[in-house]
Amino acid sequence: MGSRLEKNSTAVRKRLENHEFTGEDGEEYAPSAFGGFPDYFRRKKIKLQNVDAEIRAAAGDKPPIFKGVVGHVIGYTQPSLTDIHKAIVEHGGVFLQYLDGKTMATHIICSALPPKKSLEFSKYRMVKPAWVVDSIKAGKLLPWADYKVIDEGGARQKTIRLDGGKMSSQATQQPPLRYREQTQNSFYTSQLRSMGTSPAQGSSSPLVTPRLNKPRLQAVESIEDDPMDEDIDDDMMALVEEERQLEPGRAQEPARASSMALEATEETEEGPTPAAQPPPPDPPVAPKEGKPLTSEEHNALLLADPRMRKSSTANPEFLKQYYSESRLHHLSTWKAELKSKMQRLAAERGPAPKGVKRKPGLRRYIMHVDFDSFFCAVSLKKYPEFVDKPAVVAHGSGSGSEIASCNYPARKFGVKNGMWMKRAQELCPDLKVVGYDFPAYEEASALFYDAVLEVGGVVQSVSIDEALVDITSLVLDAAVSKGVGVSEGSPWREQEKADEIASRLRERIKEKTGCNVSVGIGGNILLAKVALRKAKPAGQYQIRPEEVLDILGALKVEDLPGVAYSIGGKLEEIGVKLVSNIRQTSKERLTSVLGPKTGEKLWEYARGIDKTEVGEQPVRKSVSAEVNWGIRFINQQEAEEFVGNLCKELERRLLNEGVKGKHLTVKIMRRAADAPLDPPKHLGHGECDTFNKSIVFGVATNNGEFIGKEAVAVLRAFNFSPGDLRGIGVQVTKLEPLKASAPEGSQKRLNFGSFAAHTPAKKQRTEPIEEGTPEKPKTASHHEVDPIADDPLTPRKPKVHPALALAKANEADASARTPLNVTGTQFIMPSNADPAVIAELPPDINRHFVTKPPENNFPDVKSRDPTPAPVKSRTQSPALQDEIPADFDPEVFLALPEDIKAEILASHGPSRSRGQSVLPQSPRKDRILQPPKRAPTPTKRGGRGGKIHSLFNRAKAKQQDANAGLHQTNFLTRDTKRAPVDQEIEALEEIDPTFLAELPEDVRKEVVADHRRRRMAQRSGLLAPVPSRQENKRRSGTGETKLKFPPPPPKVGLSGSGLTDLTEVKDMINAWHRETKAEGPHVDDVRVLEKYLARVVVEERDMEKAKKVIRWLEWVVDADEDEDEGRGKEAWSETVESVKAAVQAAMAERGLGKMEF
DNA sequence: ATCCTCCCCTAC
DNA sequence: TAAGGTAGGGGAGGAT
Ligand SMILES: Nc1ccn([C@H]2C[C@H](O)[C@@H](COP(=O)(O)OP(=O)(O)OP(=O)(O)O)O2)c(=O)n1
Ligand SMILES: [Mg+2]
Repeated sequence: MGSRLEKNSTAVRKRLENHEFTGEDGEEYAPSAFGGFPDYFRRKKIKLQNVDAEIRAAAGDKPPIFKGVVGHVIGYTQPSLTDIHKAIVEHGGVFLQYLDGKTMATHIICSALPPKKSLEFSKYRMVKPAWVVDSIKAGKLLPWADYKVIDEGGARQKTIRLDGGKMSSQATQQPPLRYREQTQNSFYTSQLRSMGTSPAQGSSSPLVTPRLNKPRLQAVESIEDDPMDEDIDDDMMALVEEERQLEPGRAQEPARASSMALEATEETEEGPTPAAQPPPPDPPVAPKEGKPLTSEEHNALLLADPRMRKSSTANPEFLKQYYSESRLHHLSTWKAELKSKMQRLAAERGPAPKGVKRKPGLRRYIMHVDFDSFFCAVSLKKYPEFVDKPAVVAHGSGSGSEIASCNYPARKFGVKNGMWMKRAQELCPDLKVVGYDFPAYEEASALFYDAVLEVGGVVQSVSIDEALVDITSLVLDAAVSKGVGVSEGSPWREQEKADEIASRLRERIKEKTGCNVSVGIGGNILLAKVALRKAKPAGQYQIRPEEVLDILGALKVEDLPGVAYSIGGKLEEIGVKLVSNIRQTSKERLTSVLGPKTGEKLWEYARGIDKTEVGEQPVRKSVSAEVNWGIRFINQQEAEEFVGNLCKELERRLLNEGVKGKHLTVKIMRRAADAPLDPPKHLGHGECDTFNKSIVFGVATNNGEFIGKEAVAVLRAFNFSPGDLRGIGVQVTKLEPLKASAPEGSQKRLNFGSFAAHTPAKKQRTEPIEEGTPEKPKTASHHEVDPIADDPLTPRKPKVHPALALAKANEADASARTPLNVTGTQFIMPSNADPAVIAELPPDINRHFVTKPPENNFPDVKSRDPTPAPVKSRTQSPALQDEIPADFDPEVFLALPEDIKAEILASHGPSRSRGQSVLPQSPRKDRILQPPKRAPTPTKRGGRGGKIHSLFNRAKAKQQDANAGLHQTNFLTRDTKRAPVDQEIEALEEIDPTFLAELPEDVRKEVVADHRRRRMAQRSGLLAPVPSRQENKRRSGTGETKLKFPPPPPKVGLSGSGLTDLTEVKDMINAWHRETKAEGPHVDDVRVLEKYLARVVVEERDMEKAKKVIRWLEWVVDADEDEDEGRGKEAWSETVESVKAAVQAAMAERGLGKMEF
């Protein structure tokens, strides 16, 4: 395994080397690039050493002033971290980029500190940057005390380590108390107080949570657990060893206790109180030496800087502020709004005509319209002087600032959207940076859509700056009006018309907005998009049928929509880099590597096929809110409070969408074990492990408070150190329309507003049954007044309590949310009567109810392990069942609140945390297989790096693929390759009645019978293990059947299908002809061949192949001169003509000219 | 087989 | 300094 792993790693590495990252600094998201932990650690170490060695070497003979000093910088400093680093190393010191728990720093350099009592940083040598500067200036090491950042208590600690020793002494559950005390007086706490937020009154709780004690070690530990030791190199082992030494005992006891205490508190309060008591941060037990700097302490230090505080979760206005500045948030919300708007417009317009109208199933004309460098173009309107210079839109010019949009001059340097400033500036030092102007983007977009809608086609919004327009009917109408029948097809005229429409639209938008848009035109969405690429910037391009294959073939696979890093990697592994390579790959291979859907989609894309219709927009299935930036907590309370706020936001969104849901998923990003406390990106999440956990409510809800409590419980169950949290998200699924617009018995209530879109008012009361919302009546009615009220995204609007939200009303006419309701088909009538009743209960009670376990209602408790495996969790009762501690009465146990259950479970039995179980499925991710050693969970995914696994087993997996293939019956059967016969079958299903009617009676019967028979065979074939056999079997079928034409198992396996395919078809023809040359071919067989060739032309788009087959057929027939058998020969000749005609028809269907034979 | 859950992946 | 959100498609694998 080792060698294979190595091999793969190498391959991945290689790929990465060539891969052009679009952004970041390569440190972060790049980890996926590493070939595994061993490699990862090795690289990290080497890298640091190299850097310092270089600095030292370049330093010349500077005095070793800092000899013996091990420095570390926290927060924003002047001079910068980089400069200080350099300065220290140059002068004989050692610099730590980050504290990783095993290294000690002698001095911590920072500009500011939190108020005295908050944390005992005084124990460290906290010095100002000036100490470094001045020491160098002085040519000697100045007393650090003169630069002490805080002047409180003496500094006795000589070293600082993260975690470490403290844990071992943790056994005593004393620390908690102390911790609490500190927390209470912390700067943050006082801040909260001053803001009126009730802080830690729970501090009285004697039980303190050690929740934050065992952070990073866990991850390390899990690594250690991995049975991959053999592959671990020495560095790795050494590291693990080291960590192990530090490994403290698990502090489960305290954890559980605290949790219970918290729970109790929670129940008593029930008020709008933010969250339960904050388990005070745990102060290090302060082992004599080497007091660890916990991540909470680190955060506190970091937040000492007021500016930091302002932009992180320490700011109570954080959510509102963050969302107002987040481009991605804006993008997402805009998109959702546009989707609603379009749906509404579509509904208003004509609900029916579409289906009928679009009969000419072939030839479509789709436009993809998109602004050129949207944000940048709009923002630059204020800076005309930069338009011709490389410019980007970003929040700042720091290294971690992300570029939302760059103009074309900047792109010439290789700058791309999404790239981090650091990289961009390396590529283009003269980059101009301009700020965002969200309102202006909205305005431009509004004008854009006005113009797009004016066109009159079917519109589908893709994003704020991008839309699809199906102008088929416009184009066809125009062509027809010019006197040519549609069916006749006058592609040329149509194409001209399409170009004209696009041209006019571009002009119009430019006029209205002053910005350029480009337009791509093609016969389907895929082609329109591909055309758009060629059109940019400020242009338009129409892909004509005859150039489709050439254009597509030359593209890299990543240029296809839906293919990016991961899928691109999988394809590269099978030697596919260009779209043309996909064409040379059998569909089986694609599906076995990528999955049935993805495989088929790409197979089609490669041939320019995309059947997706413009305008099809599915109903919303989830609502969520998450933040993965600026998350820096210094205690559990903050974290819980934040979760609460997030849930309020979620409530707002649910109301706005007019839905409620019964499934909640909490997503947590936690700093990875080996990740630095300060990631490369300012307040970014850095390298993280992510954990999801979901729970099911007994009944759908949209109550933020209720959801908040559940979410907090989940958070607690994870038992993460708050200081290590880097991202939090909450998502609700299993949605139901809020306004249960009369499920079944609606009729009776018609007297009321009747329709869904009526006034909300307190309808709830009236229809208790429908409103199975556990929210409090008061709240509910309130919300009902104007759900649309507050627009979470709109920057300017202060995010207030939902109550005040209504102020906002401007936004949308109630219709805004209508669409969703309307679309939300389902009228859920609680099948289980209870829910309705439950819904009436106050949240708290309801919660209990839900928590209890009528069955599957109780929230799941899965992470009983103090260190849940990252990402991957399983859920539900089953797991729970098995896991109920033996010494607990199941009933009692189940009745407990889920978080407590989690705690209990956590304290029982060997934690089953399997090591890093993140299993990358992507070949581009590290394929470290960290096989969960004893993965307690029998199931799970193989627990290994997906790729390796697949790659390795690929060969033998083939076997299994056979089975897999069978599963995907539907899919496979329609494969052109494997079975033209099947295609035929499929085709028959939609057999044209007219065609049937025209057949002679006997023939018709035969056709129908055969059709039926084949379907049967097809079906039964599914059960057969080996797909390939199906055809044979079928063919040899009953006498009634004529020859089955089982041509081209096209691209079979590895061989470049093409040839194999053709050869087989030829053989088939030979046999067919040989056996029936006397009486002539059976009409059915002829049809089969015709359909097959039609598909070759229309779908596979291999004109050469079609031509060759026909030529071959013709040759075979003509060559048959032996004895003039009249009838047979004549029939065969007719067959040739018939087949040719069929192919020509197919050509025409594609808008191509006649084929020359 | 099919459905369901829990992710991963992609797009803007 | 900086604002790394969010929804849907779909794959893997367990439950039914
Ligand atoms: N990683 C990204 C990608 C896009 N966007 C925003 C800014 C873009 O202006 C807008 C539209 O995205 P496009 O992909 O259409 O990119 P542009 O319009 O900037 O450039 P172009 O369409 O010319 O390629 O979305 C973003 O914030 N972050
Ligand atoms: Mg654009």
